[in-house]
Amino acid sequence: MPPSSIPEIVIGRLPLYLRTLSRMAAAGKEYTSSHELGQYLGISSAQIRKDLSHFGEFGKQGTGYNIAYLSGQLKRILKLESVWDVALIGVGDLGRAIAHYQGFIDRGFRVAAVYDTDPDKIGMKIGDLAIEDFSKMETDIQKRNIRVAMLAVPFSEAQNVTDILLKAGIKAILSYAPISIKVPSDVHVEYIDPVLHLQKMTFFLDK
Amino acid sequence: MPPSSIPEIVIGRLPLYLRTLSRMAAAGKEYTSSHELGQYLGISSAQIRKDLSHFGEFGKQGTGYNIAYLSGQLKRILKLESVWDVALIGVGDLGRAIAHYQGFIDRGFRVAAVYDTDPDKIGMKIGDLAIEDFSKMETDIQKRNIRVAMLAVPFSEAQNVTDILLKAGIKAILSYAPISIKVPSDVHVEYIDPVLHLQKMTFFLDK
DNA sequence: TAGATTGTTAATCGATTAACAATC
DNA sequence: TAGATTGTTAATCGATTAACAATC
Repeated sequence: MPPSSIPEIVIGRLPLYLRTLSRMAAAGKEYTSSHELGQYLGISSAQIRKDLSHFGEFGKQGTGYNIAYLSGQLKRILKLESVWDVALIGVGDLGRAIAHYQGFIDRGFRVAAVYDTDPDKIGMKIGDLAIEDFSKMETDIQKRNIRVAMLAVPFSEAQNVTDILLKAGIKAILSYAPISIKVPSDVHVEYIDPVLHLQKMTFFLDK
Repeated sequence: MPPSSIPEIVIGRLPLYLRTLSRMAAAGKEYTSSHELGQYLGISSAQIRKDLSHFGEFGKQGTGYNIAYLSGQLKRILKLESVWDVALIGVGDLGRAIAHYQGFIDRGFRVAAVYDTDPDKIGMKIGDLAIEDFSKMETDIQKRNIRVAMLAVPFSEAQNVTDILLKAGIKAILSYAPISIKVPSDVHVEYIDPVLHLQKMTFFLDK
């Protein structure tokens, strides 16, 4: 079954299931059901069962899902069994926060290289990584075979930096720049723009 | 036409249209079309016209949309004609980055108050705001009639803090904590969890 | 005028849900 | 066994798209 036959919206929910299962495991639970998971996430139990059914049969009638087992299967499906090296570009306030964030490693990612153009920043330490010269990024990423990048540069630089990331062989970009970037169809892009979320909510508020 | 009759997925795209129109205006463009907007965003022109048609008629046959006019209308629809005060809770690395972010004000938001529980941080300045004592948050938010909050606390605190925000009258929460929070149905919540985006993309990558 | 583009309708497409036999 | 819950089918629901008359 080729990945492309599975709706992208389903793929998007798997990490949410995994996150919830991890919380349950941390709370000492051993089993859960599609109903309980759905309650927790505000999703129907039928949807959860249907989503999972794209990948196999992971539960047991009567008892539901073994949390450890289902977590393991989701990690396998999402290719999270080993840790992905991620390149971070841009060390402003946001880049610094991302570099310091402790929540990546347990969930399959590691900031493995940090780049900036500012000569004052190059060489500075951030955690135990040295900030590296942006001009070395392309060859460096290529050499280290890094495939995932996070973009925390000003929006005016986003497309330029992206073009270099593409030449370096990056195949997945999480961009914090509030602009659409152009990439070939085999490269995946996700966006984070907090203002879009805020503006969506104000629609529903009384002025 | 009550807001509730408009699909939420449509509301979610309006801020994206607005952002794109702002970029076009900044580039000196005066008119655009549903086709051009769609090209830029990777959305069909029909979808854009349909989305807008929920709210009125903003274009002209033959010439398309006046960018300034449509931007103004979208701002009105999204209630962005004046600036919303936002409370920020949690001044770790992420909270600090959010407090320093310069991209809010032009798009309708202003970090108006910052709270933390750490006695060492209370009183410290962050930009031109003093970090305030979390214990004063509830009455303070109530008094100032703040309705929007951003949550940048550890996930273990997220629900506790949320419960206090609800008592203070907060109606919209943008949470950076990687956990589902429980709120009454008249309160809106949006989430930002970068790891969910990364995990979605690795599904499509070769290991 | 001729060309371009809107707003809207109807058709299509895809996602969600309800229901239930199977079975732990 | 009786109760619970799965995986799956078919029905429903909702969103997207194609097409086009209207008109700038």
